[in-house]
Amino acid sequence: MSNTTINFQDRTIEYQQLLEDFKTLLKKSNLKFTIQREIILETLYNSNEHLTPEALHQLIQKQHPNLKIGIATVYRTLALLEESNVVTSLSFGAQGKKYELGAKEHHDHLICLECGQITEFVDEAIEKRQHAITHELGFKMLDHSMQIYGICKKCQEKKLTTEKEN
Amino acid sequence: MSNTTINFQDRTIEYQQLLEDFKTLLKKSNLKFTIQREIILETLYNSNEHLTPEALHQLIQKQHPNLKIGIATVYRTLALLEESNVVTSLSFGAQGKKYELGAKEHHDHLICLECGQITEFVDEAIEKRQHAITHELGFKMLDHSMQIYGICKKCQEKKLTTEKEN
DNA sequence: GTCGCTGCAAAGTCTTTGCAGAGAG
DNA sequence: CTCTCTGCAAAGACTTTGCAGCGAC
Repeated sequence: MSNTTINFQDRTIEYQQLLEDFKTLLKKSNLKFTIQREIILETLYNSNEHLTPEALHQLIQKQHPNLKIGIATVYRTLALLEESNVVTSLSFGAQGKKYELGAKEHHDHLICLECGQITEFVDEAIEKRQHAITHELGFKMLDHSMQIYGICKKCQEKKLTTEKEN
Repeated sequence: MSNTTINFQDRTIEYQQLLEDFKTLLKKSNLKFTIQREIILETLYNSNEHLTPEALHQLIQKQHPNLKIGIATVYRTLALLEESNVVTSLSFGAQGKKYELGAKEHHDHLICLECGQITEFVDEAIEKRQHAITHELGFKMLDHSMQIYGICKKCQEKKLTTEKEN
């Protein structure tokens, strides 16, 4: 089995394209393109992270101190973006949802329980098996999500160092 | 690729065993074995479903109308059981967590977005790929979860019928 | 101008916590 | 007996909603 089927961190679309698509989408539903919606999308795009609504709101406040964007607007916009499949939400063990742009190539998540870092990957063999399984059951697959939880390399090394110190 | 590697609904342990393990676990941490904890575990075992704390609480009230078990106790016990890896929680798109006994063989989930039904499955090929991926990154896998969302066979058929009627 | 959008604050959910009495060991 | 658990109600966290004024088109 070759490793070439695994791709990490594959970003495939450009912001301008995303923005245009978003505008088209809004127009189609008779919705308005507001500065708040633009900033939320842009911030989500620039932050290559998985953000909670709260974190996204704080980030926006930091980057645009003169603008006042309410947390309610963040929630409303994220709901809109999720409905439109522009972003995807990821639910975690503890509490809260995290959002990420969903327009990139579909991918799964490796989550470090120590430092919270999330690594994305795509694996063809897994995707194929998913299709095989759903096909066998006559199940129509619309989406899927996979998370692997554990300890990343860095944190393992950090632990070793700490143990030696003691 | 053979289909024999897929196993659906594999239940592997008995309640008596589970109960003994739970008692041992409690003793080890100087915790007490109470009727509430027993009923919560038992109800979770007998219900072969994925339950929210709320649903579990209601089910207990229905099955044991003379007992008064507070919702707070359900939350506290589920947290305890999750910490001890007796149950696993599953987070959903919308809101809330669902719990299931985690002592069965590890499995993934097929979730119907139409009727909410959850089917469990295990696929060796996917498990192998997961190991391969984490190994390549030096990531220590502790757990993983996979959900496939879509429309189950029954609901697809139901939809077709409804469309014909109109 | 119209009608959707926003910020604010208030209202909902869902979950956790403090406390005094009950009960397991 | 001791010390943890429990139920209750109150507090908290997170999210949604109502509303009046604002702003995109």
